[in-house]
Amino acid sequence: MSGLRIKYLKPALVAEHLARADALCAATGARLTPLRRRVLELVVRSGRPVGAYELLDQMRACGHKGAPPTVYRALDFLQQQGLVHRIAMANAYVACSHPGCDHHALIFVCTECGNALELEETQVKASVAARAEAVGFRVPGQPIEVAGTCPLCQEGRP
Amino acid sequence: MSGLRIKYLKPALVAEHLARADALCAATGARLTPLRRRVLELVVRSGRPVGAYELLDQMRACGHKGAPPTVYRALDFLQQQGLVHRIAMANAYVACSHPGCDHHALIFVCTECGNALELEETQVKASVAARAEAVGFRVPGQPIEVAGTCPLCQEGRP
DNA sequence: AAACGAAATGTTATATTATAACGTTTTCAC
DNA sequence: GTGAAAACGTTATAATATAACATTTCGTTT
Ligand SMILES: [Zn+2]
Ligand SMILES: [Zn+2]
Ligand SMILES: [Zn+2]
Ligand SMILES: [Zn+2]
Repeated sequence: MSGLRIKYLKPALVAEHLARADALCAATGARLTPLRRRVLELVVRSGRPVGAYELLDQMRACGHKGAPPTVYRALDFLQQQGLVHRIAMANAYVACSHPGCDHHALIFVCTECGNALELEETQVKASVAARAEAVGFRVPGQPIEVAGTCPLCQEGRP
Repeated sequence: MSGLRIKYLKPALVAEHLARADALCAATGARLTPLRRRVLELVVRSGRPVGAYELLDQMRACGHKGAPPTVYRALDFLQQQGLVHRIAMANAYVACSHPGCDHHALIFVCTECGNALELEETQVKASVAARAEAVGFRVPGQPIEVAGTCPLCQEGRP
């Protein structure tokens, strides 16, 4: 993760994402409180996997007096609602690219720049499920992370 | 990872694993020093993913005066040689089940007991590779981790 | 053998990520 | 309104990992 390209989502897309989150939580009765919504907004806006302390810093920069548990609790909630995924290999959190869909996600994570690409996937999940059944493992629908190099980083990062 | 079942590999299997590591490193010219070999032995013996500090404690219990870098450096080396895999989702390290083979591994990790099962896989890797190519990602042959529940933990862990 | 440079290890300190524990406030059903 | 549950604030600490630099070991060259 050397040359981390800064990339922000367009405001319109952020608003759309948040509106969908509002609708989803309203439908399920989950409470997307202002605090949680603020954290989600920060995750969505960054448009890439972000660390918890990075989010915490942004919260503080906006005048919020918070401690780590604040952010981690919000992230836990957002993960439960399927609005955010944790990328274990990067210790980072990324907004789900298609929340609400009971999806089987495949997430490519670029080890150069830290960006991630989430795909709706059936083929990979099917082959994993088949292999899992063969050895008796039960696998829920959590996203599968795959490390790699993104197209931009394959060229000399322009 | 509540009821972590303790499980040790049989001494004969450990010796076999170490012998293979010796042969592999001899062939490539990599220096499997006593320290590195000792760390590998501890990883192999435990027969499941183990944390770096867990290994450090075991080193110390055997009279070795070491600090975290000691273990982390050895683990780095062992990973480079393909003798050990890091399980990102568990912050743990596990001995490769078939070192030397240029394998495409799929690792099922039980979130209940922490055990892991490494499989030689072609179907899953093939579908991942196809998907990666479609979006321009380049994916090296690192193991893919899949969270799940192992057969033993599905029953009431006997 | 002596000298040299590179690799490995020792050592200390610190960075990074995440959670425990407990008190206070807010929310919601009754 | 009242009580219970959920959410949030706050402090401290756990767990994981690395930076930085000194020392030792090792293989090679002279
Ligand atoms: Zn998703
Ligand atoms: Zn990239
Ligand atoms: Zn392996
Ligand atoms: Zn299990």
